[in-house]
Amino acid sequence: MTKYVSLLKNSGLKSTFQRIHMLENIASCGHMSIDDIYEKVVKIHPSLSLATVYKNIILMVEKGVLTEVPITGKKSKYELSKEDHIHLICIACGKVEDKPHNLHINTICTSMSKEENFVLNKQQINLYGKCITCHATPNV
Amino acid sequence: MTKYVSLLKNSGLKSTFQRIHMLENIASCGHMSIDDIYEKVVKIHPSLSLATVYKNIILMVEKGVLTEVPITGKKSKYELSKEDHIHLICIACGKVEDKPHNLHINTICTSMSKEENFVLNKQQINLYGKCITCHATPNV
DNA sequence: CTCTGTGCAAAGCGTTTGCAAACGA
DNA sequence: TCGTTTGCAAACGCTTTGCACAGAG
Repeated sequence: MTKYVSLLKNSGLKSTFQRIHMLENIASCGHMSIDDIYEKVVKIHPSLSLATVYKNIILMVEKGVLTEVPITGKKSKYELSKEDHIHLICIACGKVEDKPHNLHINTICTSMSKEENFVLNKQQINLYGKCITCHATPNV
Repeated sequence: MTKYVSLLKNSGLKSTFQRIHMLENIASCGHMSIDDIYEKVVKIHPSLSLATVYKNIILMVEKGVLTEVPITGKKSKYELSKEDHIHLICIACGKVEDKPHNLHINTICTSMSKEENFVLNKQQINLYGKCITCHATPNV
C-alpha cells in the first residue's frame, strides 16, 4: 500500500486512489489488460472512468513504473516493471507466467547485441504454448 | 514469384495478384506493418482496398504463412513464417532485424518449458535498443 | 460454372481528447 | 491555493463487416 505511494512519488506522479489500486491489482494478478484493470478497480470505486485507466497506463508506462507486454493476436497486458524475465504465455487461456531470466540467455543476448553494434535496452522473451491445465483439457 | 503461388496453394488459398504482391513485399522488406504493406502494394495496384489487406493478413496468419510480431508501443509488424529467430528492434527508427536463433537459447527455453510442464509452441525473443545508425545520430 | 476474393461504404470499437469539477500536496 | 487528476461525452482512427461484382480454378 504505502509501497505504491512512494513508487508513484518517486516517479513524479501524485498518488491517487485510482493509481494505487491499479498498481495493487496489477501486482497481485501479475499481468492484466486494460479491461481487466478497469473491471477490478471499478468494483471498489464505481465512478472510475475507463479514460482514467487509459491515461494512467500511458503515464505509468512513460515513467517506467509499468511495462507493456504485447501478445500475438491479443491485447497487450501490463506488469510492474522489474528485472528481465521470461513469459510463458498460454495460447488457450491467456495466462501469463513469469520465469526467472536465465543467466545464460542474458549472456547470449548481450554478446549478440555487441556483435551487431546494437545498444541493448530491454529484452522481451515470450514463450507461447499451452499451460499444463489447458493441455490436459483440450476442449475448452 | 512462383514461390508464393505454391506457398498460397499449399495453404489452401487462391493466389491472387494482391496476395502475391503482399508476400513479395513482406519478403523483401522483412517486417512490415499493415500500412506499410498497403502503401507498397497500392502503388502497383491502385484499386487495392485496405480492407483486402486486413482480410488477407488475418487469413495468412491463420494459415501460418505469416507471423505477427507485436512490438511494445507500436503497431504489429508481419513477417513470413520461418524458423525461430531473434528480433533486434530499434526503438528510434523502428527497424526490425533478424538474428539467427542461437542453439543455446533453444536448449534453455526447451528445458525451461519442460520444468513447467508447459507445451511450447512458438518462441518470440525481442531485443529492444538502438541500432548503430540511430545511436550515432541521437537527435532525430 | 462455382466458389473465393475484392472493393466500397458503413458499422463497430477501442482509444484519445477537451473541458469543467474534484482532488492532492 | 495551484497544478494535477478525474470523469464525462464527444471525437478519432483503426479494424471489421456486408454486399455486389470480379476473378481464380
